[in-house]
This record gives sequence, C-alpha cells and structure tokens, in this order.
Amino acid sequence: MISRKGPCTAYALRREFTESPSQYWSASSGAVYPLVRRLERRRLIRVKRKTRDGREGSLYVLTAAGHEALTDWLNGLDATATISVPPDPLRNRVAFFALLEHSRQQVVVARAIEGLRSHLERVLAHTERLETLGRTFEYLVSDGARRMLESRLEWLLEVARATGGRGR
Amino acid sequence: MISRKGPCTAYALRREFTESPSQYWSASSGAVYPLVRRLERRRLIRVKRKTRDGREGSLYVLTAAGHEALTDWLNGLDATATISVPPDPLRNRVAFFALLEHSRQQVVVARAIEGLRSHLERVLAHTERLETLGRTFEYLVSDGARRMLESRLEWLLEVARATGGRGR
DNA sequence: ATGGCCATGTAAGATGTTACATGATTTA
DNA sequence: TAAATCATGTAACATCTTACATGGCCAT
Repeated sequence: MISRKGPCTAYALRREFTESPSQYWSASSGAVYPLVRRLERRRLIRVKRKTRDGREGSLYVLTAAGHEALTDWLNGLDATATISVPPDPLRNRVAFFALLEHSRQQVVVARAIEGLRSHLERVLAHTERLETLGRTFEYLVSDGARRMLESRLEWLLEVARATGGRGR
Repeated sequence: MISRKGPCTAYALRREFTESPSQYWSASSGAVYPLVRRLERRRLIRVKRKTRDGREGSLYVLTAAGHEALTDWLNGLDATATISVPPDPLRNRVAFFALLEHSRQQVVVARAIEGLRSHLERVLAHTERLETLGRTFEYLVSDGARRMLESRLEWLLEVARATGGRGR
C-alpha cells in the first residue's frame, strides 16, 4: 500500500484498511502502529520525513529491500497456498450442519440466501461503476469478489435443495 | 468437532485439523492443547474420563453451555460477516498487480492458471467420490470448494485477458 | 531392547484485539 | 470556545507459530 500510495503515515494506512469493503484487514491502531514499527525495524520501510502539522508522525516509503519483498510477494501468485481453496466461514458452518435440527437448517439457509442476494447486488453495482471508470485492476478485484458471491449463492441453493428435499 | 466425533482427546482433534484438505486450521500442538484448556476453563467442554493407555490425556465432551455455543454459531450462518466476501490471497495479490512489470504479470498469471487447473482436478475427483458415497454434507462442502475454484479459474482467465490484451 | 513414531505437552516470541490516553484540529 | 473528531500512540490480554522436551507404545 505504501508503494501504491507513495509517502504516507501509519494513519493513512489505517484509513485504507478501514474503508476497504473487505473485512479481513486489521485496522485497529493497536495493530497498525506496531506493524509499521516492525516494518521499519526490519528495514522494509523507512521514514522519509516528519509530518508538518503540529502532530508527531512520519511519512514512510519503501526501502530497496521493501520493494524486493513486495515483488517476491506478488510473484507468489502461483504458489500452492495462494491458489488452493480459500477459507469460507459459510462453507465451514455447513460442514457441521448435520448438528443442527433439520427445521433450523432450512430457516437459516433461506435467510442466508436472501442476505447473499442483497449483498451481491451491492457488489455488482460497485463492480460496474469501476468498469465504466476504466480502473482495470480495481474492476478485476471487484469482479473477482462478485464471481465468488455468485458461485456461493448457487451453491447455497444446492444446499437448500439437499436439506429441504429430505424434509418431512 | 467434539460434538460430531463424540468423546475424544486433544490429539484426535489435531489429527482432524492435520488431515483436513483445508489449510486454514491451526494444527500445531502449541495451538491445540492450549485451546482445549481454554475451552475447558470456559466450561464449554469438560473431561469425560482419562484415557486408558499409559499416557496422560483426557477424553472431552461438550457441556450444555458448549452445545448452546455450537448451535449459536451454526445459526450465525446468515450473519453479514459469514455471508460477505471471504478473503482470498489470490484476489489480494491481483489488487496490487499494477506494481509488477507487465511481462511478469503475464508469466505469473499463466502459471497460476495451470496450478488452479490441476488443483481443481483433484478437488473434483474428491467431490465425486463423496457424492457416490452418499455423504451429503461432506459432499456439499467439497462441492462448495470445487465451485469456488472454478469461479476463480474463470476469473483468472479474465485477468489474463485484461493484462495480456494491452501488452505490446 | 531399542529406534522410531505416537501423544502430551511447554516456552519464547510474534501478532492481533480491546480499551484506554493524550494532544491537535475542526466545527457548531 | 466547547464539543466532536482526528491522529498518534500504549497496555493488557488472547492467540498462534516455531522449536523443543518427555515419556509411552510398537515393530524388528
């Protein structure tokens, strides 16, 4: 993120995390400020200069070692850990679904389908906006999220058939 | 897992994690033994009896509070955090792909596509085996993983078009 | 009877969460 | 100018990783 944004403060990074539509980034100050210090200690980033408002605070940039670590990470796109099935709290719960009463299964799956549909609508709108703006990689990322939601929705419909079909 | 397996030791739980095709479970002894203690301290599980081989070790079962926590968790299937886009290290890297040279982008994406294809074959075989065995929920979970891989593969092909189409 | 794996752990260090503290800046 | 918010943190606690320790079981 520092490489993409240029010189920025720890707080600016926090904002990126906070505003991300993805919920998997640790945006708390207790996570970000110590993280920035560790990156500095490991010489992957360095202070370019102090901020010029009255506050304590620094603008960080990547070091050469930081750039190298970044391209290494990007080149790991084809690593097995990157490629193999990502975790999914929805799939994870269904794995233990047999422990739930059958009637509850149907209720909860039906509600999840509704929730997924409305979430999908929002993501789709966002994806189309990025496409018309011509922001290629942002569009691709959003479209990846959209595809994942669609595939999960179809899958949930299959789950609903499997749990509903045997009922009563 | 304790509820599904019946009385079992911490080590038996470790085995389940280790053998899971998903790589997101912490199977190290340094994670599992302390976890079991915490669950016991919080009265979600309790010792049913000691093991009968010569070793120290206990068989654990759920308490009433543990059953309640489990069904609460399963009923959270439709919560927003459960439903919304799950994290994906592949998508995450593509989000920063503009920082990589164009020629590297193409190489790495092509390799990722190959890797995804072969991974998908293995998961597909596993899914079909579970279906013929009639193990409904295990089949559904595996099929969810398969669908996710397929949708990511199609998406990667789109990424390849987008990065390749603009190249020289 | 012994070497290798099974089973049960512990210790140190890394990282994240939650809650709090403190001063600067902005806004009503 | 008082209240709200911005910005920069710290502290305590929870959890996970990596590496190690220890003793039981089992096959040769």
